[in-house]
Amino acid sequence: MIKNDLAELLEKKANFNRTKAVLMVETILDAIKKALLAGEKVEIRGFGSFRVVPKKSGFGRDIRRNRQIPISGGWRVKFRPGQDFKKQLKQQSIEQA
Amino acid sequence: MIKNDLAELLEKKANFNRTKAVLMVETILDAIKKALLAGEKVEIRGFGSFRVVPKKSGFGRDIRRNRQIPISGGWRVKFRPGQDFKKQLKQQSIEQA
DNA sequence: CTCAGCCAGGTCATTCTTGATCATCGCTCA
DNA sequence: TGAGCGATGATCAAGAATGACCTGGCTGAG
Repeated sequence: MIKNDLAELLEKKANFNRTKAVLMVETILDAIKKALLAGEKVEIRGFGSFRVVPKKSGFGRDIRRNRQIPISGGWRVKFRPGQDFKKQLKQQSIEQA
Repeated sequence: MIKNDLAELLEKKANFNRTKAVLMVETILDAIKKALLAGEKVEIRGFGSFRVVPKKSGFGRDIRRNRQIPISGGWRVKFRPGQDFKKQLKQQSIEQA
């Protein structure tokens, strides 16, 4: 699924032009992005929650050079699916196991 | 940031009632959720991508009973921030380090 | 107000992380 | 719509970190 698919959904839900629908999608995603960049936690019941956690991880490795690479540090964005979401994911596993 | 915050954003972007704006947010998030449940990958350029990967994890542990608990397995939802997103996250780390 | 989500805590396996590169595909300009 | 552009994915390696299990209470979303 890509941005256009989401835009199509909005077209069906409301009377938007494709252009405007895309704008809506971008608005929401950008808003979420900005909130996360602000260090805020984004929590939507029934969907999931995004959390920004400090990256404590230490080392990576460059295979070709066979050298260790210090991880610059920064923030990590964790997405955690909601209860309902997780429940449905388990059903998926049953179907596709 | 919660659902209402996103709704406010949409109110400012278009001429929605709060109710309708909330519906838009839910529509998009639900669409993403459904796509993921369908096993689809959601990839939005400039934002990030969601991918559903099979969970191979094996054991958890109940501290109180001190017993091992077999993890049922299932699917895991991975969110990966886009390049731009990650770049900005690094700047955040500089500011808050 | 009500119910979902988070936290903590222990432990261990899975996973993520970095980096570089090619091929692919999302996205945008015409 | 079509073609081109630039971002994204997979990978290899190794080590460090997190997730998942449960429970119960508190906080916060709705």
